[in-house]
Amino acid sequence: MSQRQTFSDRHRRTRSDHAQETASDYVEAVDDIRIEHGRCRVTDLAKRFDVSHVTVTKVVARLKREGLITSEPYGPLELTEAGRQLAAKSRRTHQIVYDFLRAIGVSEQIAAIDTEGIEHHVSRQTLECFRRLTEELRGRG
Amino acid sequence: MSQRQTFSDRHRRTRSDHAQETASDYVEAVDDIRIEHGRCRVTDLAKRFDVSHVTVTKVVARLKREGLITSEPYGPLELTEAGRQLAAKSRRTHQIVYDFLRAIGVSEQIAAIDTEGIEHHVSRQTLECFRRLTEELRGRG
DNA sequence: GGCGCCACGTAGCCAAGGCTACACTTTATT
DNA sequence: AATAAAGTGTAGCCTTGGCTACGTGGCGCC
Repeated sequence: MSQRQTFSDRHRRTRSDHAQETASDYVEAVDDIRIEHGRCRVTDLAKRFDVSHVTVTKVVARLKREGLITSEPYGPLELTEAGRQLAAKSRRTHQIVYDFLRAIGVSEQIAAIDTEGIEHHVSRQTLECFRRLTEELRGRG
Repeated sequence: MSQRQTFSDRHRRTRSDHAQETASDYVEAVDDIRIEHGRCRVTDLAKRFDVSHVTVTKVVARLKREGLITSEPYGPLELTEAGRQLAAKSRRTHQIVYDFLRAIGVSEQIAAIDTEGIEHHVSRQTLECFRRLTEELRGRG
């Protein structure tokens, strides 16, 4: 195996899948907003992500095609079973990363920001290391 | 400050700037390849990132517009001063993140992959926490 | 010199995720 | 009920970063 091929492998995994990240962010937000407000509308997502409602409509259209979200015209957004599962998984990952950053001394605000960026890029193994270390550091006080 | 606005701030910073990530990856790669091979050509980048040479040409064209890279037709790619600085900064960040992941127990291969994904999303503060903890963990053996 | 191969450039296509402008539906207010 | 306001949809445009297909430049090897 050449060194060059190794590089390719790494980059292939990191550069792609932005669509998947967006999907995770969206279903997690839909879930959040439904818990907070009882229902989630396009505008709620537009406010949360600070984009136009048109952008939300487009992304939601894709997520409908992919079977994560359902909705009727002018109606609130609902998660499918697959959507709920993805949301739950995203939430768990998010929490582990956030708790970890806080445990190693990152401030609340910065941890919130960095978690958003990092959460989509940690493998299962790294996530497990994060969790273990979080407990360890908490144990030490 | 409303909770909603806080969410917007976070997401604005995390979702955008993929172009900036690409820029960092490219200048770092150009620097690497120049060190390894003496010069960097379009094809070298295409191999490293496992994309077509056309994609590289397009991205490089953008980076030229942005003043990070220069080259003459059919000639090798050169970094501008700004390009070299960005490459150096990217390399430092990359190293800190990689060393950190290794220090907390992530395997070489997984650390290499996750570093690629994480490095563009860690703030200065988090990076400093990473570095401190890396030293601490190494000190403990 | 000519041939072939590799590198590079260009044209033209695609999806994702941004936007504005405008039309329509739903809901709230008077 | 009528009107205003808020929410949603649609059309059409942009940039980034993917691609294939095809034409051109540069260089080594007969």
